[in-house]
Amino acid sequence: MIDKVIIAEDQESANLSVQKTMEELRIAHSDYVYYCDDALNKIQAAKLKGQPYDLLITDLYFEDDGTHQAIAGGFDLIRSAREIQPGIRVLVFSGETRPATIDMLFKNYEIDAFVRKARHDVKELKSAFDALSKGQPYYPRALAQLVKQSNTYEFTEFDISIIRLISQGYQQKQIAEYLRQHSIKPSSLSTVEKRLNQIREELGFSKNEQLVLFCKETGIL
Amino acid sequence: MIDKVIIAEDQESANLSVQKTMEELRIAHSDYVYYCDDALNKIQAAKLKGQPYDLLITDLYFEDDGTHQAIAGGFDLIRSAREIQPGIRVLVFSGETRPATIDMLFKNYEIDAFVRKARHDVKELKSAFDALSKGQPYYPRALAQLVKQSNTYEFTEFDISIIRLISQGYQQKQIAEYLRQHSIKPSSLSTVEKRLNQIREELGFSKNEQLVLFCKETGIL
DNA sequence: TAGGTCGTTACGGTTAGCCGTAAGAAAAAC
DNA sequence: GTTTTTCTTACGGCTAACCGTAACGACCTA
Repeated sequence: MIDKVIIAEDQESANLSVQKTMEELRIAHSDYVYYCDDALNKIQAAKLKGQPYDLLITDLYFEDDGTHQAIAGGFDLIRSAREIQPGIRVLVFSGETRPATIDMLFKNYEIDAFVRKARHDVKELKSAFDALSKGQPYYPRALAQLVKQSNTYEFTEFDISIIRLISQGYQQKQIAEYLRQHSIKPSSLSTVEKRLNQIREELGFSKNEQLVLFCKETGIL
Repeated sequence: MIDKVIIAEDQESANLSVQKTMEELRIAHSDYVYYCDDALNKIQAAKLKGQPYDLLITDLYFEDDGTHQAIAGGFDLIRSAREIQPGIRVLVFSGETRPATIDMLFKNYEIDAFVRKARHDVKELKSAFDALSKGQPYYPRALAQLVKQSNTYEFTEFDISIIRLISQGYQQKQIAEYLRQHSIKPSSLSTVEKRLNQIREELGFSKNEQLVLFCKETGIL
């Protein structure tokens, strides 16, 4: 079912472990690369040759080592790969823990499987592979719980803008002005105040410092 | 020189890669465990048998999977291992990027080598191993630069207490009271205000929100 | 068109935070 | 022991932030 795989992972040790796992799973053909650009090129070439990959296994975050890359990270890679070959299945293998991000990968990037780099990740890789072979998606064990735990409040783009500006040292008066200059719809000081008040209350916080920390921890910032 | 090694790493894929690397380096005897407690027990037992380990390779952060552990993370493990066997050499293998933390490992925990889980980590493991075999420490390539970049301000325990309380939603008046109740030496509102002012100025910040974010990013919080 | 709702804005009172100054206490120097 | 320095604290003016209220406008409905 799945017998041609490409692995994009910059971390040498992780890359080797995935390779080894593929061997153990007796995958006929697996390629491994350390840069997103290389991955995309191989996907492109394989498709043209009429021997496309069945599965892309990729990390999310790639380190910039100076060599210029058109595609910076896993997110872009998934998008670009699907543009070339819409049917390719995608397994994300990453240390990402934030439920919001993982959830987003399934919803917005329509990935087929997610395996976290954690205690039993090799076993999970195999389980995920089995599921994919049967045409099923593979969700991380604890995702359902995690989403419940965190997703207390849905941030809008507007909310995030305000919080980002605050975390950059803007005072609320300046934020209002900023919004006005960038012609973002509600832009009064009063609105900014109210919005922050509402968000804080929603999350049970009393100060903006808590809010900023929360946003950092959940990956919103 | 080094022919008995113990590896403590909870992430299965990373553990396997280190194992494989040890094989390639032709280490006579290497053990690998997934929990800190197991590592410490083995170190203890090996010492009693008169066949102590030469090197401990450990991660920093271990995931809590429910099974109760006396030793939670790599930091404690290093401390405890050195109590049992002061001469044991320590190589930390972790994804940690914050220079302050890495620096601290060498200074306060007196580790002998640090290898970051990153692009060429396997090659780096081998280099580190060579260095250790010759009795030399192994510093990550870019540490010197990184320390310069970040270490703009030295936080005291007192500073961190204040910032932590702020990030938990305390207001400055309440922080003064908290300090008084815990009989921490300077405890007036005025001192809290001044300290924060000083820290902000030192780092070029205008608001506490920036400060909280900065502390989170650099690992102080 | 009139009436209603909802979102946005303006204003004002209260509180918390910011910042300078000066008095007081503790530690260090002489 | 006294002086000097440093640290801590107290006070007050000022600004920003907080929060309630009410007015205004847009949009939908009847």
